[in-house]
Amino acid sequence: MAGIEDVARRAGVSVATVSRALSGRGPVSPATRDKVRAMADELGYVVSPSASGLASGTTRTVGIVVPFLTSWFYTSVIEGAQATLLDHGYDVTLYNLFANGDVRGAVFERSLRRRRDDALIAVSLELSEPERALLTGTGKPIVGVGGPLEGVPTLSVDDVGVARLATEHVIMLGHTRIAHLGGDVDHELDFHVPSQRRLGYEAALTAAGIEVDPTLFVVTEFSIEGGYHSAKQLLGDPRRRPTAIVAASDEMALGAMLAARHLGLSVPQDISISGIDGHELAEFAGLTTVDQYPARQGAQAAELLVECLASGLKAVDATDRKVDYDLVVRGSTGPVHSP
Amino acid sequence: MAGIEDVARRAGVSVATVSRALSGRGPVSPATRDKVRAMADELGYVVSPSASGLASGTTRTVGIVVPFLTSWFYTSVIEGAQATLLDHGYDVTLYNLFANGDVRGAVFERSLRRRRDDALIAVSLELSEPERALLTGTGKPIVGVGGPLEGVPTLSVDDVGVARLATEHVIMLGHTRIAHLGGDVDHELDFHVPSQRRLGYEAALTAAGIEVDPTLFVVTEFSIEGGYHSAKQLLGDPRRRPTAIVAASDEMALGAMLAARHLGLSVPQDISISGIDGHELAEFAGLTTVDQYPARQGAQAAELLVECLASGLKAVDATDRKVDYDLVVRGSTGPVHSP
DNA sequence: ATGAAAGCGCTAACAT
DNA sequence: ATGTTAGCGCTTTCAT
Repeated sequence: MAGIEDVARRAGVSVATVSRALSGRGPVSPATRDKVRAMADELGYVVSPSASGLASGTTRTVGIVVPFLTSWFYTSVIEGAQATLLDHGYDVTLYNLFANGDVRGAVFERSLRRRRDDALIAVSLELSEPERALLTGTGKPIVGVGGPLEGVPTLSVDDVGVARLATEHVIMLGHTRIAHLGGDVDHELDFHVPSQRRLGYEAALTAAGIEVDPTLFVVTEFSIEGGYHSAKQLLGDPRRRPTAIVAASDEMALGAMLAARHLGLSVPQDISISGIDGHELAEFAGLTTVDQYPARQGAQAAELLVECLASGLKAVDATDRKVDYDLVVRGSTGPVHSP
Repeated sequence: MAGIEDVARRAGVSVATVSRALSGRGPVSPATRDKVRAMADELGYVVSPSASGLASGTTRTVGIVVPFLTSWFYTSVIEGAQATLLDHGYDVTLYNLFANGDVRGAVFERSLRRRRDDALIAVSLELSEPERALLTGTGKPIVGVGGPLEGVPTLSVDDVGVARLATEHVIMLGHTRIAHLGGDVDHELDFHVPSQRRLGYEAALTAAGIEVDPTLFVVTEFSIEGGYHSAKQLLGDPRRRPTAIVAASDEMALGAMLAARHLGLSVPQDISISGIDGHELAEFAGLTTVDQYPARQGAQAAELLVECLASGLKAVDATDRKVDYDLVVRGSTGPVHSP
């Protein structure tokens, strides 16, 4: 392995100059910079991340913490963040909490404590106080994505507004028996998202003068299976049957669409269904949804951190930034009492 | 930030002893080890990864390279690998090639060249010769998952056998008009997997004395949408219509099931459909599949590397190891000419 | 613009 | 079992 001294010798300059030439920090004449680069390439020299990190105190690495990986939202956020970070020369360390198992403690106490990274992106995490202290106490910048985090700058969608928009859309179509599939409030991973979305749903109903019927709200797991099972109960029961379902996520909505078809119901003739997220399958399935652009959220979080690191600031302003969302109307919703 | 010297002073020992006590390498009396640990905890001391890495030449980090993230197979492999790595105290650096875009070059030339990691797991990669040289030329262990890689130790499923098994299953059920949805051989990401699976499909037919009908093979994208579109063409054409479809992946098979339903066909009465992978939705959808346990493959790859690193070997034996697979029969396949 | 040299915070010989 | 010390390979003042 060629070291910086080899490059210096071959280029006929000092190691300091090589360091400056290669990192771009500090003044170097164009001529020597080119020569140094050429020699480095020739020798196949690459700076040692450990040595560089030790000397400079920066690792050019950003950590991304997720509750688990097998969910479209998380992987989209990661992809968005990573693309931006790569552009700026940062590598990504992935911390997976594996859905709150006993692994979670290990990740915080062992991995995250080491502070291998210059900054952190925490996706959809509900942190305990010691966990929060651990992450923020290091003095390194951190940004949360997917929900406000106490004391941490975050990027999040207006969950009330999103659900309200989806609900108002079906109200506009003439629906009044509108069901809502939402998350269990006690579910640790999804913190306040479910309850916020439920509030948005109820707000839309109330504003339209429609009474909130508790039998039309079903606690549902945030997955295709979850949506399927809840919708099947809801749609299979003649006494409860709604004309529209506003699901708190696209995965739930996709499951609900399946359930409707299995019951012989046509979408949207017999039942209108809408989701929230902007899932990659929504277009294929013809699902009306409120897109919250998760990849873009990841990219924004990364940009915030990169700017922060570039400017030498120790932390991003700890406020919650609301991100864009748009209603995308497709074939799964239609007027009530269609032909 | 407390350093190792602070701990040493507080514990009344030398820095070397602290290092030994905390890392577990080298002899330390139980008493002093406990005291050192207590002092370290008290001071909130954590070793600096950079310093430790520079001094020891090891980073306790393993890199995982994937073509992209938004696919169930890749995230499953990552989760499996990461769980095992975490157990052994390794963090994970994630390298995403973003499906062969121009980003790919940047990842190889910039990120991977730095060799931040002690070892590498390459998932489903078709490497160019310079890329392979880059990865293997560092003298650090590497393992491929999801397909044999020239000159690299790999873990892969017997793609011929897997497809053959799925095909034999429907042959056993009496089918003879059996279609195959497979990948485009020219598709860069999926290297030989599609062609191998096609070979397995054809081998099963031939062995059973069934003629291979080229109109029953459809080049299909490895996704739900892909399977949906191909199946719709296949099933909608009365001249071509098969009684069974063997898809090269579960995602394709799920799409095919949807297409069948949209055409008013019952599964498996009118059409039997099987997949390959063991996708999380297969059980929910009642899809017959050949499970190849991707998470377990990731875990095995991680174990191989951890052992290799622990034993001080520089590389894992460069052979291809075949992993387990099992036929999982569900409701999507049934006898031909059912009631 | 360039060079000399002092660390960065550890680990691993080696010595005791 | 523990201490001493020489690096690990860079970055970054501080001179020049």
